[in-house]
Amino acid sequence: MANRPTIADIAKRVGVSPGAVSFALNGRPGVSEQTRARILEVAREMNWRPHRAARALGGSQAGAVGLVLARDPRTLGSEHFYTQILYGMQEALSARSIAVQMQLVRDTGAEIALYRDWASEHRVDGLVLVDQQVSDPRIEIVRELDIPTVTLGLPATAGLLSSVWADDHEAMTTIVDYLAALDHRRIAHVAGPPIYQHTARRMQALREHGAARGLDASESLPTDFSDAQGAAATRTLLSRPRPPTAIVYDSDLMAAAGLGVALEMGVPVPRSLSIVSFDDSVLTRIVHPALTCLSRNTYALGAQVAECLLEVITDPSSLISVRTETPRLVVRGSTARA
Amino acid sequence: MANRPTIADIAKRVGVSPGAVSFALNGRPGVSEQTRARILEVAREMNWRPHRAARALGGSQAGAVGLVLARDPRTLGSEHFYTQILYGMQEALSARSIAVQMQLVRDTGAEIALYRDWASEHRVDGLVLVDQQVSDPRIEIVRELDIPTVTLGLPATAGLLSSVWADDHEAMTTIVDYLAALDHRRIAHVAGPPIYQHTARRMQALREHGAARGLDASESLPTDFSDAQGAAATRTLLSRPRPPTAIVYDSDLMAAAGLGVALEMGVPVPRSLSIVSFDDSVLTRIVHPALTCLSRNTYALGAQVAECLLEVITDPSSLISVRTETPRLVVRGSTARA
DNA sequence: GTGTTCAACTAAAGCGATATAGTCAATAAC
DNA sequence: GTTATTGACTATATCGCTTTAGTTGAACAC
Repeated sequence: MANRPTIADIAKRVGVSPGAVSFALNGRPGVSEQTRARILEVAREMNWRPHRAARALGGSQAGAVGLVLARDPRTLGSEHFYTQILYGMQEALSARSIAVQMQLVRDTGAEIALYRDWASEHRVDGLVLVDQQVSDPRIEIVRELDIPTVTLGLPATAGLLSSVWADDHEAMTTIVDYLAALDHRRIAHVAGPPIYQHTARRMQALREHGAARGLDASESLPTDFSDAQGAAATRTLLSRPRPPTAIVYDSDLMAAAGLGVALEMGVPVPRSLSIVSFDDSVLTRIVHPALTCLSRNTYALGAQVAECLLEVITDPSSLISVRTETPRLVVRGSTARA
Repeated sequence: MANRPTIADIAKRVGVSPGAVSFALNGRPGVSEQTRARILEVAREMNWRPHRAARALGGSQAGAVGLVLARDPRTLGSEHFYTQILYGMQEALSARSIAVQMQLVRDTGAEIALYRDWASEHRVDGLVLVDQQVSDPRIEIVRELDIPTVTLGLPATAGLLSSVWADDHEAMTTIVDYLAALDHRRIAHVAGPPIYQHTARRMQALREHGAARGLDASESLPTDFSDAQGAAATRTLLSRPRPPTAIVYDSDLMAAAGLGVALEMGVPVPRSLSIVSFDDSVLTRIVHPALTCLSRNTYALGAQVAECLLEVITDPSSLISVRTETPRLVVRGSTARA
């Protein structure tokens, strides 16, 4: 690869020591304003950029943060949500020329192994933990590895890790209230795997709030998030003697699959069945009828996570808990009066 | 972050010089087999991992390759294809503990700026160029920056860059032949933006092959790949006095959107209209009817790209051209006799 | 028995930045 | 007028690893 100018080259050209150049470029005292200006000018002229590795070696900042997604390659559906998060993070961090190291792995075991690798290779300055689990082995690991970390999706539990979170409980009650107002008395929930915190919270919210509002039925069926299991769960529900009049899906993919099953079984949507998705994406808009869903600015959420992580990296002792806006309900054609 | 063992620690423990340890760990001559074994053992025992930055600084290998996706954030649809590519690349490269630096940017300008940044920061050892354009400004840039690069999707043009490619021309003729065999005489093509090589080739293939087979009509309508424009193009086509009996879509998202439009307009699929998608994904399977599409092992393709890139990094003077298997046609419910 | 060759190391010089301890002149203080 | 106190620098060590140039002792040749 081509030779790039180094700090030494600039120093030579300006006629000062490399140290002075470093001071000037990093905006710290030790050089006169006049010299600083001259150095900055020459640096720009020579098109200088810091050598990441050199900076990392000296100052111990890798200039990258990590985001790992544990997914069975076959379940790899439309990862719209995390694509948006990633985009938001990258936009927020690229200004500081920090890269986001995103990696897909098979399972949590591989994810943990990767964190260990990254830590010992000093590849990242911080981590974002997503898909929070009820009993999450990763929390202990990142604390052991002593890497600044922010979790996404769950209030800072037990003062362990900083987090950016949304209130899944409130989100579910919003949906239930909306459906109840439409006179739905039998609401079902096609959930994700209950090992995930957000799934667990949604299930709990439905159970509690359903009981509180005196619904006739409010059941959650766990799945693995795949379209196949989403479809199967829907089939199960609609085959019951007293099928639900509304189904809430934990993901857009399962909701779309469920809609297909309903139509196939001759259950008109929204006339006989209302469908609500917990996620928004193109998918909810291209199916017919378009799906009522919870929507939020995922892009902004990614940026928020990035900001939060930066703070934690700057001050690792800090414990931040950012509550994000509760997703708002976007009503489309898939819901109607029971 | 916690203190990790260095080569010097290992050297001290084994009782040799750091240089010897480096030789042993990198499998190069200069140490006896006996000492090598001892060093490797101690290294494993101490759980040593190379410090990426140090290695990059000394040996000038960043241990990462880059993949940039230029997308309007709003057009960010189901990036299933590239998610799979990324997965394949990561699996192939993680064994050599090389990371894939994936980044989403707004447009080609930002993409080029990012390449410049990466080059001057020495962040990546190589690049994968995707979404080849007809007149591609990036090619000149990566050559100027002198970064080992592999392009995906187009035969190594003019001996400039190595590439892994699939034959889009043949893919289109496969589809046309299939549809012609079902007596379709009016085939339309909802294409992507014609600035992309693969779109241009598909359009050309349809035009030429359609003429050769004596079809009554074979037209391509360009779009921006969004579901909205895919839907609009479909509406245009179906509103014509003599609408096509088959539509080929350049993406699964547009195909799904097109299907929705057809059903909405009262055009039964596949009775009055056959639909074929150029991409496969969950999307083609959850809609009803499921879409006939071209399918390929994208995951393996990603691995192939990674292997190819490794070769180019090892020997930058080499010019490789790997032709991948032509996607095969998966027939589902969206196509039938005209 | 002297010289040559080779394997198996060690010593030390980078790589490009950062950070800390000095140096030196100019100014301020008493 | 001598001593502090700055400001503006320079010199140098350092980060962890790679790499090149020695160094040493043993094997071998003649």
